Amino acid sequence: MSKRTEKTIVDIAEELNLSVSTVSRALNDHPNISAKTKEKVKKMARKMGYRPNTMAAGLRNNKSKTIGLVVPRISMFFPATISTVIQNKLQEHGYNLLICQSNDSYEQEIALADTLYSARVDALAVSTTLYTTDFSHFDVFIENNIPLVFFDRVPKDYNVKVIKGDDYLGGLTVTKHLIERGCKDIVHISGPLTCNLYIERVAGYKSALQQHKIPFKKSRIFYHELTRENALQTCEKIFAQQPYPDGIFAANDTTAITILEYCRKIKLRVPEDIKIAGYSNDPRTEIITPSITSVDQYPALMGEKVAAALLELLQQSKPVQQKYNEEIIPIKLIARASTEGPVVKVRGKKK
Amino acid sequence: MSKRTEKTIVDIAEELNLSVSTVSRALNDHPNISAKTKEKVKKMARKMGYRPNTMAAGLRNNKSKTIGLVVPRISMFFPATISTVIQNKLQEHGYNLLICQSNDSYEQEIALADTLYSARVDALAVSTTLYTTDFSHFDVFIENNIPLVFFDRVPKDYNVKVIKGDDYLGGLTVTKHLIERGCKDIVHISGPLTCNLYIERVAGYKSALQQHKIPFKKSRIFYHELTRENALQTCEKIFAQQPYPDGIFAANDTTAITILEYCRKIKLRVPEDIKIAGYSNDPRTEIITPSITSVDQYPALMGEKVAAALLELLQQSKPVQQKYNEEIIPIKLIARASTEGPVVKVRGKKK
DNA sequence: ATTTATAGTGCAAACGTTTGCAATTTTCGG
DNA sequence: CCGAAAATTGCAAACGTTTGCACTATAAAT
Repeated sequence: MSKRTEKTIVDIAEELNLSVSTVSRALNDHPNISAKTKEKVKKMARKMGYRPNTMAAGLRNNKSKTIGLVVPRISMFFPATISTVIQNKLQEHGYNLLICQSNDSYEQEIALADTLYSARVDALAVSTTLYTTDFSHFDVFIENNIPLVFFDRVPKDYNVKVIKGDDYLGGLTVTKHLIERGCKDIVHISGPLTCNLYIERVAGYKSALQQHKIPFKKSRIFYHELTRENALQTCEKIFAQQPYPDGIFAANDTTAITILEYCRKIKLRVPEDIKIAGYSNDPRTEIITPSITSVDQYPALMGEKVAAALLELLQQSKPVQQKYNEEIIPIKLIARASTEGPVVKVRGKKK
Repeated sequence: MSKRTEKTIVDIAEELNLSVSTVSRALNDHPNISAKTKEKVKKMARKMGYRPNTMAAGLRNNKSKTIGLVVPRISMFFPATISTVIQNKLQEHGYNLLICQSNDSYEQEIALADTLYSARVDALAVSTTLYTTDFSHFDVFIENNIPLVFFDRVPKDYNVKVIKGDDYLGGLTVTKHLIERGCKDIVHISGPLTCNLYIERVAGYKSALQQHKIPFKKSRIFYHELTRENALQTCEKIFAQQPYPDGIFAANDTTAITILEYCRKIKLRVPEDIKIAGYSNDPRTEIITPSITSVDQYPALMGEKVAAALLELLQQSKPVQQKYNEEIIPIKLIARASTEGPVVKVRGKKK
């Protein structure tokens, strides 16, 4: 009764008195098929409103023409930009992107790895949650030679392709910048140390202090998820007692912005009384007054590298045993009003 | 040679001396299977590292457990927020999301509709390009009873479910607000009229003028894609000659921000000399100085409605002929510093 | 013990493609 | 016009599931 409207290559074959194999090959531009037949078949396919069934083809070929992407959150500036670029690039090459968000939940990440494997994605790109330190849920991809690329938030000691920013250099550069602009007591607000980003930025921060012979104080560093709420709480702590710090290096921009607003509220002048720097070069940092110094991580470039890495792995005919292989995207300090001030000649190693 | 590591239900069946059908049913918790067998099968599946093949199941069932999403750009604030919500909601219900961006290209949109149909998505949600006025590339979804939902940028006279903001009311409200704050010569910067959003916002703008007996001047309205570059060009035109307008209603926030910066540059004071309002309540509008009046469109709510609509359509067992059916998400004026000023008693219809 | 209902399991076809190989047709040199 | 090579086309199996129907045990009723 219900008229089946879905046309298949079988229908085309019948209509033209050809075999299904010929039709299939004609549609795929197989060299063995004569130009005449190809024309005829394609025309009929168009006429009948034929749409290939990707699932059927995928089942047969064990290829889905689909790539998985797992990020903490697609609406945050940095991953959003990266995802955009990846998606456009892969779309160009005929791949679809299954974009999933872990919401920074380790359990969700595991579940997603599972679903994406079941969907038989041809490759997978991942930026992990803040708390992922065990990566075994991705083992199945490696075992089955499915291209796997990590970016931004990445594993250590896991045999995969990794594309990351230079977070150590970033932390170092920002902190040195603050020191050169006269800061002597710099607070660092970091994310949790389960994530490579923060480990490295903290390391950079410490190195900068050391290079300039500024003692590192444990009480001047805070670790928590970098949300607005947490930032406010930390502000309360920082400004509960004197002396106030004269510089704050926040490991993301939301935090930097929150601090700036807090300082405004308690009548601290930025940058005169206190200097503030963020990380990631979120568009808001440029627009706020005073504009906030931050670090450009070239998200578009990172997205392109990820896409390129995926495509390269995909076209390797022979499955090749992956080794840990990291590619580092440069960073660039974007100095803005929030850290302005006379450049100070600092003690310590010459720049 | 190459050890096949992919386990299938056939392997499980052999291992347990059961038939494939029993294994399949056991894994799917079919009522006819005894608890004992289910336990046994699931345990073995786990042990053997079995992963269901979604494509095979999809082929058999004609269901992919995948939903398509087409938006102009995933990195823009408004669609990004909506996508996030949709993705999370659908993920909860076991659906994957194929997110695609048209980049506001009509051709790309057509191509995407095609691919997503071929991927046999179980449903499709779309926010069209600025230039889509012919929607026939989506016909195939309707013909095959595949749930189809449009949101934000939506068609008219096309028999589908539509979820949209109240753009007429938005345009009206913003313009009235400007008038009440004393503006008498208001420029409107609109997107192209091929898109419902702008048609309606313009209509709202005109209504407000009319209600307050302010003559509408064609020269005070500009139409173009709302990018930063275009906004700058328009600024050049607007401020090329006196008299300057005393109010500007930009149909998006990027434009409003650009104008604000331009005014700053030419030493016009906002809001004293000129008032500015945007649209969409982009996070930047809150942060810039002066903060910019804008319109909250409740993107999270819209995302939820879209997801809910998709899920509802998906669980209708009987394919039901869709009719045009629109759901309107409210808007809310967020008045900020950029339009501050004494509230003026205006002529015309009482508020 | 015999019949009847019930619960559990198995058989085999089907979903729409692709592809190795076999079969057929065409082309063409001699 | 013959035969062989080259160019086309067709056959049938395979990909991994699900499911209608048939079948076999087991339990219950007589």
